[in-house]
Amino acid sequence: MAVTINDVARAAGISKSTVSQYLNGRYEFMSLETRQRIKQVIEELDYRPNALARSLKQKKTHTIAAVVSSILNPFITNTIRGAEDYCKETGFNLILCNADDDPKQELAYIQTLQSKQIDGIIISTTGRNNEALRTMNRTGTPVVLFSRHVPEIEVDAVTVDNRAGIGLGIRHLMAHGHRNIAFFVLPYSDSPVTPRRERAQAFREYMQEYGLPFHEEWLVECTNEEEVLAGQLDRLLQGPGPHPTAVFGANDLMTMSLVRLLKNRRLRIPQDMAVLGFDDWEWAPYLSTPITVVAQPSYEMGRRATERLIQRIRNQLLGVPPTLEYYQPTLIVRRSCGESGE
Amino acid sequence: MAVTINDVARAAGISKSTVSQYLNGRYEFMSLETRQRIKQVIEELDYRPNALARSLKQKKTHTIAAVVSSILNPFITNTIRGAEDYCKETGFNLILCNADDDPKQELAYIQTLQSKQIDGIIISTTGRNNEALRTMNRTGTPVVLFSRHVPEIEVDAVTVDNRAGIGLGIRHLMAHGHRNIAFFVLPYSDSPVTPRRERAQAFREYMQEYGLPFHEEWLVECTNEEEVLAGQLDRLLQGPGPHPTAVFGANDLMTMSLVRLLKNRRLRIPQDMAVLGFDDWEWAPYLSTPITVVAQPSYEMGRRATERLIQRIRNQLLGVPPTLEYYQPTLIVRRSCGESGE
DNA sequence: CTTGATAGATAAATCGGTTTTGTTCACGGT
DNA sequence: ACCGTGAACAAAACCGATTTATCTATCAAG
Repeated sequence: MAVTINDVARAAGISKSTVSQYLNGRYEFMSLETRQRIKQVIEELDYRPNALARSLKQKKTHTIAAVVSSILNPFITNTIRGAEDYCKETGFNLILCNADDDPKQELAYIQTLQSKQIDGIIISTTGRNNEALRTMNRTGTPVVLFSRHVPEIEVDAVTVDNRAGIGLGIRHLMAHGHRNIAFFVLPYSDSPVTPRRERAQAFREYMQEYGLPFHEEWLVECTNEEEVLAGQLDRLLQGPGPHPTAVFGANDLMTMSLVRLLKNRRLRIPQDMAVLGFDDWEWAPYLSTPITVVAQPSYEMGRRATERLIQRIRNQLLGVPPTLEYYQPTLIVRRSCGESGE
Repeated sequence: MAVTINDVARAAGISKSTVSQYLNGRYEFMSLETRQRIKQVIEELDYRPNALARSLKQKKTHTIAAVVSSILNPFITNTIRGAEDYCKETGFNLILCNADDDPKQELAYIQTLQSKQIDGIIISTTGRNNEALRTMNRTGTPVVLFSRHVPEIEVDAVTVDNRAGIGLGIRHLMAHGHRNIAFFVLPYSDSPVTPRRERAQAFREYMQEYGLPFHEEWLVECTNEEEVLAGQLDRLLQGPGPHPTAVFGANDLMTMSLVRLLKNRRLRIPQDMAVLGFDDWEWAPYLSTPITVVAQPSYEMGRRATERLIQRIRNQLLGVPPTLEYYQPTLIVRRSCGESGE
């Protein structure tokens, strides 16, 4: 059906070896005449080389994949933009796979990608497929983790400095007179992945370091469903003794849910409750009260992860051991923590 | 390096043809004994078939692609979810390509996808690569358009009923006492793609049909940059004569920009200006005034486009001519058009 | 005892390229 | 006249699978 290299060779009255040389730009092996002849025939027949056949022989596909935890997550999509741009510049193809934070889906993708012989992957992993990732990396398909780091896998990783981010956030709240701060984080106790744990731990440490009141019950580990969150909030606000005047969400999803809950409860931000988020997201500025956040340089991180991956693929990092790279978060001051952010 | 079918055959003391039969589940051609032997060897060696080789011979990759105009667009990401789910159910692989509304990028993707021999694509096209899409479809790689339809290409398409959506919106505004309505739409005059044009045209027609005041200057065709939009709004609000009391955004991007602008101008929604949007987006409910919108059934549309594509791939639609399928939009009433939506 | 199925495999061709190795021929030097 | 050399191309092997044709026992039927 489709036109192949043989068709081209036949039409040009030449062997397919020569056509192949032409395709790969090795013009020194042919006369100017044949070169032009081939060019012409290719155009006439609208010939397009079959990448499968080529990759099969060459053992490289010039394609990498980004396996992401969720395409609905603004941090992730920005990260992808960085990856795309870097790929464009280096001539690699990028394919996107959305694992939806489901380890099974993730594993399925890892496997089909491998069988499709992609050259490498960047991944924000669930942390549940470490063995597969480790093997993949060891057997010659480089892996770079981004956003989430898993200590057990010895591969390159690009993350944000979570501790620093928490410190940044707490100092900002302190500067606005807040001392009673509650921290909301999605369940991490059974999660093999670092960010949540690191952020929670950093919160614990910084609160003590800065001499702020820390109660273990104010470090709330729960899902972000409305009812669950509502229950937790009620617990924090009822009874005697001091109540939190600020809530700090450990990631965008959690912060968004907190905002929604406060809105439903008719609690004003920041007068009744200050809100600080980790991760920036597109519409944080458009809410009734624009939300102040600790932001990650997501675009750069995606770019950098891809850069490292492609360096590995090109064997430019042969002696270099796997490295964990930290990016510094920044504070984006809007209005959810008090007035001076006007 | 990697283990191949030959390694398996050798280790099992058997020919590779038989191993291949095993891989394809044609067990009737071998004894139970060899079958178990092969199974064992495959596990021991951790053998994974090379999909490139397989696809090269079989001339199908069991992979389809979704080429999208922007992964930042909530409508699109929802659409992708639908596509993913349908693929999962039917055992197809889905790869995502983000063309970022750039015809060049789009064409680049179309071409590499073709050279990678994917089985088909669904696409929300820029409308600038019709020739490529037409050829692709004609030469055996089915194409299904979604969200945007291009009349010149004779392929299946799944879109929303734009006319109906505009009607829905205008009637809702009328019900809230609005008669002076301005419509904001991104530039479409030189765009080969239908939705913007259809929506603008429908607005024009419905306004007249319902006996509402229609001025061509109130159908604003402009980009959604802050300054541009501000200029247009000023134009509408100054001078004598009636001013619009409601703005209708032709898509999510435009509506979002309108909301931002009104917010910056300290115009209250809906008291000073009612807002109605086309396309729903995740955070429309969380704004200071939750925005009322005409929503498309995005998930279903993505699913349906994929279903049609896979039917074409499987040749189950041989006699059936390319069809344009319309989905009905729905009105999601929130608070931006007046009180009763409480 | 021959013939014909049949089960259980295998060898060889094939997919569409790339790469290695050969071949042919012209030409320059001696 | 002979050799060596390089330019220009071709033949063949190869990549890792699938598929088709072929082979070899074994056993039943005639």
